[in-house]
Amino acid sequence: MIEALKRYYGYLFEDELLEEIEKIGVYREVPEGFTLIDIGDYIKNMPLILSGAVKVLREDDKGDDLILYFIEQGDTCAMTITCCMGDTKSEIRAVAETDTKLIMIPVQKMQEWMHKYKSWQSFVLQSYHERMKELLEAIDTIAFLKMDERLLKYLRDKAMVNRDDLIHTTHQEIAHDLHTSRVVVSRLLKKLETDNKIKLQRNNIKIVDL
Amino acid sequence: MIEALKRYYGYLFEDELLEEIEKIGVYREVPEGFTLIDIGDYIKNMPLILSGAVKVLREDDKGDDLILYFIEQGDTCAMTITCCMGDTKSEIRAVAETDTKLIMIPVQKMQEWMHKYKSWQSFVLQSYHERMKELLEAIDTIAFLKMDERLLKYLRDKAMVNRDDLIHTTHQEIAHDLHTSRVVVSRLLKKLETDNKIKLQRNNIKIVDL
DNA sequence: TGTGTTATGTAACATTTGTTACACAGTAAA
DNA sequence: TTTACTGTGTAACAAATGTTACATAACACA
Repeated sequence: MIEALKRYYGYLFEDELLEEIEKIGVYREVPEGFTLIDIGDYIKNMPLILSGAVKVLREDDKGDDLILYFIEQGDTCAMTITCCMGDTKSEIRAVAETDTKLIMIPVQKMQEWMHKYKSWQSFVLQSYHERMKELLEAIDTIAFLKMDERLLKYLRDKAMVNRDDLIHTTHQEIAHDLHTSRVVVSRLLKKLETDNKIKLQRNNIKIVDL
Repeated sequence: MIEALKRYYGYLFEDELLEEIEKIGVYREVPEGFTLIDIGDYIKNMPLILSGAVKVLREDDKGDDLILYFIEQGDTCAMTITCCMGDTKSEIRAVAETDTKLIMIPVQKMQEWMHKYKSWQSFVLQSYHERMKELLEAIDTIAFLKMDERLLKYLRDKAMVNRDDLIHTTHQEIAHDLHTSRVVVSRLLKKLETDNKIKLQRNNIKIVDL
């Protein structure tokens, strides 16, 4: 038994299902920055995250990104469920935020288990629920917050999933994720530093006021 | 058999389920402007829309609204499923856009049918999928479009669900739905009129270029 | 050590959106 | 008709965000 599987999913699934997952699922490790799912991909597998974190992005018609949310261990990507069910293309991009370990479950099994295991059905529905809430939170963030607040929230979320208040990134990277320009990010970061919320160094941002 | 039930859901559900829906569901008519679900409500029923349209709104911390999308006949509100499952409060507000006819299904039945009828399970999952896509489209609109484009899209969507290119509303109403100010709406509407996309009269907006 | 590359800081300006204030038009009811 | 109310138009200004341009700092490595 993969130890992490037991740890993060053991309380959700009965032993029989855990064994099936281990037997049938494909274990995989991907490095930071790896694109797990891209927009337009047909999804044949559903990922269960064992460790690490993944950021989920939406793309505009010019090919520029916007972050929706991060997912972590114990999570799955409800979007993939959606796509598997409907046999449609992915609407989102999923990129490893850190080095990430996961188990891939083939679609057919996913469907089969919906009927076979009540705990799996609950998990899938629960995942939908969680993701729906995440999407609503993303909407709140985009629609109701100003850019400086969005930036701070982004940094805090990033610190959270990385379990490190020293964030390794560039202003350009942040600008991509927030769908704005590098200059705007630099300007607001400077303001946050002046307000003693963060400390800036090249390639690094330290969150002071977490 | 309620005629509309057969018409909009007949191709989805087997006869046995349709009969159960008719026997157990509560038929209801609500007038335009009626709040079907409010934020914080505990949901005990899931609505199936037979005719009319409903607008789904999100609220900011000051109590101001933002429209997410419209739903129509043949649709249900996936948010309610979410809430029923998790026994949590509603995250959204649902207001009748026009006079609306619907059937309310009690939560218990909803759960029961998930196991009993495959077509119901598919419908619920399909609804999740649809709503997820609507939420993503809402995000695209809010994040990627400028206010004038959002306004035009809003007017077109409204004309669509009302099946009428003459929209009966006020600038203030629109401002609420788009989470901006009346002055901004008036300004942009004037611009759209100048560009021959719409015609303005008091309490009415005629869409020219649909 | 010098050189090219990437990252950051910042000014100056443009555009978009939000706010305040007020005039006036259309409607309903006294 | 007068009056009060609601809805619309618009100016003037404020704030937020986006863009262009350029200087300099930090680093990578030949």
